[in-house]
Amino acid sequence: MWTEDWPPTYEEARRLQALLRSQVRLAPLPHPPRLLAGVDVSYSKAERKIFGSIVIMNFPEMTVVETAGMTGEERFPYIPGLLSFREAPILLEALAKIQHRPELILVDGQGIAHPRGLGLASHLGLLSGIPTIGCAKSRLWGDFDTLGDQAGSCRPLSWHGQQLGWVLRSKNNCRPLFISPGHLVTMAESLTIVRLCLRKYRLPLPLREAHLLSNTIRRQEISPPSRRHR
DNA sequence: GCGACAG
DNA sequence: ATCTTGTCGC
Repeated sequence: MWTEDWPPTYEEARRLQALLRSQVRLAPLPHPPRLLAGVDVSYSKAERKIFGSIVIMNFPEMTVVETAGMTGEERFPYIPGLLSFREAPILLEALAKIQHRPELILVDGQGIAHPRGLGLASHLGLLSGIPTIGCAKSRLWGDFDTLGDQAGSCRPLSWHGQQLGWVLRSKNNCRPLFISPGHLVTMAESLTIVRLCLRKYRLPLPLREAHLLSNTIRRQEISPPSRRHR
């Protein structure tokens, strides 16, 4: 994957992020996407294993086209700001199992809304060469004004006057989503695409499906509670 | 030293 | 994120 001298030290990881951020490009999609992917990772605390998942869906119909899961060992701890070194490898392996080539990937984490401008979505975009959007369930970086309680309410997520993304109330009475472009998409497209992927749940469908899949994979592969069948 | 801190 | 069942509220 990322070859021999891996994992890197935390200092090396941060230096790599500072270097890679200059390669991130926020540019318009070449054309409206038809195939979109959602990716997520779950863990088994006891066995130190990680489960990556990817779900390919039609857009904007939002029907499942293909899915894949990948199991691996934990090789990097969770450290705020270094999530991609923990989750990107398993996600690239899951992506390699997919027959379809998604035109855009929705990622459970930040895009450029990151202390060094390189959240999981941006890093995965650079490594895969596929456009990515970060859609996190909580804030890592950036400021924003109080937003309304109604679904659809939205505010810019910024840092020192520079917009990094959006804070969007995707569902009434639910905590907002933190959306930011990852790579090869624009600020405006990031919000538009996520909105078009929303249905009756807090998370956009591709991410919800990927989340459910990674949990299913884990429960099916981990210490199967011995049961005598009859 | 204190608070913040994606998953 | 995980562990873990039911339960309260829109």
